[in-house]
Amino acid sequence: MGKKSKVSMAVIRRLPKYYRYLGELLDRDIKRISSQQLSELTGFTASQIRQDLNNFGGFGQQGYGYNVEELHKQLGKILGLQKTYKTIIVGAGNLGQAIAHYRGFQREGFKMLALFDINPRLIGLKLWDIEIKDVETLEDFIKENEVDIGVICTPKEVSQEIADKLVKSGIKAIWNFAPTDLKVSKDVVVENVHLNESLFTLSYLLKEKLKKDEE
Amino acid sequence: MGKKSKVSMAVIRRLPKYYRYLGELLDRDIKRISSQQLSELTGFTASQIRQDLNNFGGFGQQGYGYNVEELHKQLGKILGLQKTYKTIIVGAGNLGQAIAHYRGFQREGFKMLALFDINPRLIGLKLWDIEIKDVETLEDFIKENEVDIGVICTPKEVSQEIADKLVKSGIKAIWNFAPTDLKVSKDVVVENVHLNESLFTLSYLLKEKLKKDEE
DNA sequence: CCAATGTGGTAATTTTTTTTACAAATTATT
DNA sequence: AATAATTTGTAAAAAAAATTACCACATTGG
Repeated sequence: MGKKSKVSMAVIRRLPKYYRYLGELLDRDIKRISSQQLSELTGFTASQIRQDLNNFGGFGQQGYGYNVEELHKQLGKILGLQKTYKTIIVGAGNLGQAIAHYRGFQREGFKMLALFDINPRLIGLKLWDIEIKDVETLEDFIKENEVDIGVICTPKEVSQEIADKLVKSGIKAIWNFAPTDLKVSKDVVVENVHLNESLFTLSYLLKEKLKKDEE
Repeated sequence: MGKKSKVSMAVIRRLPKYYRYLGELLDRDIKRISSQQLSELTGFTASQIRQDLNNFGGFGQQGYGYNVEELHKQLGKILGLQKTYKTIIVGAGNLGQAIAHYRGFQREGFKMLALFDINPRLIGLKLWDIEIKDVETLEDFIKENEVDIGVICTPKEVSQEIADKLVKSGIKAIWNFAPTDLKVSKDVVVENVHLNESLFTLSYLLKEKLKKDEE
């Protein structure tokens, strides 16, 4: 049925930050917050925050502000964090292991089922309670376990091949850490973490900063 | 002296991608490329690419396009990749180790000098030729070695404290992997890699995708 | 050497995003 | 209870970013 209008990517990428600050406020037992206060925390303007939130509904109340617990809950719902996602990681190097171990993801419902690697020395090892499996068994595992999300932590040379297997096995979301742009069918969502691009951006900003200092 | 006008962040964040694709073309021994072809590779429009590049100079030639080697070199220069950056990593867990090991960064001039950690079991270990040092020695090391970039791979609880030490010791660029917004003086540049925000964005997109499939 | 084609640079336009402004509703204060 | 102070939701305006359009120039092919 006709959704009103698509929310812009610019808005969507701000939501997780709101969610994070709301979570911190919740931990500190703060009950209410105004867009003005949220602006001071996040660095976005108060007006932008109000407009962003209004894309999804009127969660605030004039003269009062937003109820922290309620808004946090609503943002979680908007972000899809109320359900559990079955997640696997391909590539059990340091990066894959780092993600597997990170408690924050598990806490928000991303259940790490298994790691996959091609290295015989790693296959069979258990990290905490997550097993490293043979990448040969990847496709069967995804189908049997109805995996939702695949994380690619492999070298770039094999990342497309892995992506193809993930998609073929029915995965609908890929979190890609390889420095490539994956080609996938249009019904699969991909979120890239391109560390090289991030570092090069930092390099640019540092260079400009130093240049300005010279003047 | 007066720079013409500040280049927008939107443009800057596209540059590393251009640089990456140019590098691939260079490896494939392709000599020339038009904005149209680059558009097909990167997914940006040809016009946008031309406009982006023109912020920094006219690197192309009408009727010919861009010389791959030359443009790659120029982009490297714009991004500040022609020089070497002395880099340290604070937090020698899986993530810190992953970054320390990644050859791609070293190749572009980011020289990883050392890792720092608080864990006595890690201190003194050598990963390849990079030593894990006591975080107590962090500030002295930075001053003695004139470190350019600090990478924060610690838990969020100590990330601000580490950032303060980095800044105090003279570091001008921070690559932050902790899920926090660091407060630093205005003459320090910070680039965040907020993995939680990235994953939550993926979660949002997956949720929307599934919702649309139901309709 | 000439014409046809390809292509970058850039101005003009359109679209998107952000900011400003303010009415309506609520809470706090006296 | 009345008034003042907050604060949201949203319309309007402004700013930023992306697209379109086109000229000038270079290359290519005859």
